[in-house]
Amino acid sequence: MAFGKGCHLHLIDGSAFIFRAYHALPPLTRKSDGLPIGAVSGFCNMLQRYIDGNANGSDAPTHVAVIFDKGSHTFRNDLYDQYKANRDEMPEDLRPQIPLTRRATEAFNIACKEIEGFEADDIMATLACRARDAGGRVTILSSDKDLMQLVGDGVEMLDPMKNRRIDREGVMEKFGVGPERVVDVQALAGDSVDNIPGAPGIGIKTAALLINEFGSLEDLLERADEIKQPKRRQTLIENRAQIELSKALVQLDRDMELDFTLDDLEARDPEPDTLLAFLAEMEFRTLSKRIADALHVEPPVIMDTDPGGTEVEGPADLPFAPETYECIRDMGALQGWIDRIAERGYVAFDTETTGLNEMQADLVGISLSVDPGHACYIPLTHRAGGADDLFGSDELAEGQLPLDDVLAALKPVLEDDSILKIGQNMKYDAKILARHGVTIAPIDDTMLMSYAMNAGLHGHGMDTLSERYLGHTPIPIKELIGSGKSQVTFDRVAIDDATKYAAEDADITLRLWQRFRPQLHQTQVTTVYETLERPLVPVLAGMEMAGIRVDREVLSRMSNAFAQKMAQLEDEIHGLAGEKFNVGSPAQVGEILFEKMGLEGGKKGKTGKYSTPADVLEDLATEHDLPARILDWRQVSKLKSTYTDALQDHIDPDTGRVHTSYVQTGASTGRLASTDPNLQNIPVRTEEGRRIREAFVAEPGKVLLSLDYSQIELRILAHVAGIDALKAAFREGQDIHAMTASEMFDVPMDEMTPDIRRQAKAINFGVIYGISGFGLARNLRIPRAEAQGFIDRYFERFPGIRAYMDDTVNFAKEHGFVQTLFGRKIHTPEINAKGPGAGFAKRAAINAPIQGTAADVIRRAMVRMPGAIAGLPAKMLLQVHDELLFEVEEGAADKVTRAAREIMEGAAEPAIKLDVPLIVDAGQGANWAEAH
DNA sequence: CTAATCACG
DNA sequence: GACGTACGTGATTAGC
Repeated sequence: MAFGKGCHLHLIDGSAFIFRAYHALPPLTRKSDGLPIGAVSGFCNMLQRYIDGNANGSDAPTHVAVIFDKGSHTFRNDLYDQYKANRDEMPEDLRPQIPLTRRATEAFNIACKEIEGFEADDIMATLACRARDAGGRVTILSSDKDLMQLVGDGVEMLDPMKNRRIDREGVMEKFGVGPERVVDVQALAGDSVDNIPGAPGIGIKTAALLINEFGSLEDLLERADEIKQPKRRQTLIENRAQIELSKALVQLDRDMELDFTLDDLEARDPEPDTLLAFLAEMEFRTLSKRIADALHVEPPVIMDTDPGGTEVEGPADLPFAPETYECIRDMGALQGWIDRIAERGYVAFDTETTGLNEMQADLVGISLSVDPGHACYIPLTHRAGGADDLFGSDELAEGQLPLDDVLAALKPVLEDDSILKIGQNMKYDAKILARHGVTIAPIDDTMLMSYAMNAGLHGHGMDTLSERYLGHTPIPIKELIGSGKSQVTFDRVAIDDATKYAAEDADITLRLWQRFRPQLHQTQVTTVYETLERPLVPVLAGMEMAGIRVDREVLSRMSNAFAQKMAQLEDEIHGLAGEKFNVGSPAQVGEILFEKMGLEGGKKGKTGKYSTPADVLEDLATEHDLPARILDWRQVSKLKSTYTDALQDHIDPDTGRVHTSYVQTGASTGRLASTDPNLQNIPVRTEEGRRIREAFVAEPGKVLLSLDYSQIELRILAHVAGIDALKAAFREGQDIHAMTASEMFDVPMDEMTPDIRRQAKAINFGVIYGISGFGLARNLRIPRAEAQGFIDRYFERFPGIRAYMDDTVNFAKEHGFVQTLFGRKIHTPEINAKGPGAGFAKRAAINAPIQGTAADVIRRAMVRMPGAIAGLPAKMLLQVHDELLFEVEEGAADKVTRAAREIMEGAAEPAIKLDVPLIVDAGQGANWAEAH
């Protein structure tokens, strides 16, 4: 039937349906594989309800279409780059459901239309106008006010949720003008949701008033000088361009070119087979049954499969059979694997190398797996002569494919956007491959999946995961390369043995991935994994490969000076003690101090030895010289051995720089850990120690740039605990410790003394750590009762803090974990234990959301940073929990500071809008001491 | 291999 | 009422 008089077109706003469905339902997943499916389920239910309610009624439509947005960039973005710029990113678990909603629409046999680069609103506008011109009626199923400009002359809107019709009167009620003037009002009022600027200070009410007075926006702008109110007049004159731009943005395109006609949208009944097959595929049991009943057919049988579970027989329970792993020795076999990988779209991948230092280690072989129990190893640079061969040989072993040929063949796979590369600790493999010119992407990482789901419960190394989740102990690497002095590198391992070991790793990784993938959704950490873990891998790899330049001469000079000073102190100490002993032995120091000299305060540890930590020695140092000298010696010794000596050994001979490794899964709270060397604990608190930072230098012509969050944890505490006084202080840029002191001790701000402030500062930090009277007393060296008094007063003054602590501990007791603002879970398995462990767990539970949220914030900044500084001559080098260090060409330092600061200060958004500002302090200089 | 100590946030 | 406590890390050394 050709569309014309008497016809009735229904236009369904598909995107609105999807978002309603998504937000209305809990995050359901498909049971068989964990695919997120909640929005699709809700969408189908809404379509079904629509059909039940409308399609067969007395006012049934003759034509129906569901219209979707397509592409994120439309002509409106060309007009205005900030259009919809403040929209949250699409939730990660919604993204894969979008194509499924198209398929759902088609399964219901309803026309499904979208046009690249256009919003659904424009398509609906064009269709509505054409239908009206053809003499038909139109109902738009949406509550979007942007569509209200289309109402009138046979076009109505219907809010499908409230089942409320919106006609001319409805539009008048909402906008104060008729549909034909809606865009004029919108242009003036603007729209924060779509980021339409409009005229500042003018809302819908005022806009309608003005339009009604002047007749149209054009007349209003033309005769703006006639507006009586001076402020309003000025606003309209000054913002004319912006208002005109706004109108262009809200005006829907009613005359789009379409590749279909109204006639193509004729209403059709669903094909039962097609529809039920789709519903069965989605595993919608209830909906399948309801629709099957309505269509008077048998509901489909939906298998109750659960391959991720342990009870069900499935791939995960296949035995491991190392002898069946394939060793790839010719290009034909390799091509067979590549074909299978391309067909599947994913592959578990692992590299074997000659060492743990990715900057130095050489690639020895590669293993792959696409099916559980089935894996291969591609030996590349194994040496002739086995591990037992004392002489070894630098000759390559026979029967290996040339490294370059294999990499050339695998490079397209490893860089293919549509092939997922799955690894365990992929940062390592990514760095090895980067040295061969391969940028591996996209990736999944079983180590990070485990971390996102189970931080705080157990480690995330392959051996732990395999034993825990696959019930299988992998072949220990020691069986191949030995340990200690007789350890050899992997290229000395016989290829047959290497195949069993290496291919097993790929097999295990694939099995872990198959198990973890659905669990990620089930445990609701998909967003954490997708936004805070996975995208950080290439960022950290880049920082580690960049390294930081360290001046060996500076360190060497300091080492010599320290050695002299240590010898001098040692003489003094031995003289004071009256005998020679090892100053570096706490046990011997304890003997001398507490037995020979008979000093008070000697406490023995669980090994029966005296303990001589710095705070005990500090107390003794007020009375005696010996403990004071021992403290001096310890400080110098620490600086020398850990820093000026050890750091020199970490300077890479090829780059002249120090390349740390970040452990992404090291800290349960979400913080990073830095190893080999640890560059997150370079001294700064003492003048002497801080000089070590002078050895961390920029290349000639460049500067080091340090940006650090100011008081980020206290700010987060103020936000999560909802402490208005703290929030206000941060908003006003006050000295937070002084403010706390003023509140607690009733001291006016202008009479604040450094000592009172110091005590308040200790309390503020104590709060973050899960304060106790004992701990505060020890820290401030005051009687315990007095410390407890401080804490009582603090809680009295800020009752929200105690409530936060109680709530957090109760949450942990109930759920076994706590969460950061961004959804990271930190498990607290000891929280319900009794005994001293409970106290630890309790304080850890209080601290974890605060420390963890701060960690999430800087992670978000780091993930966005490469994009923000792209094109600038700058590199991000280091992260020290609340600080990022960059190396920048001198002339660009200020520009990079601005760009990086903007990213860091806005890092919580759009996911979280904090009630307090995040403030970033910046510094620059030729070395780290100057920059910090 | 573990405990003690101390560097950082 | 007593107990034992600040939160999160990594590197080095001594001493078994």
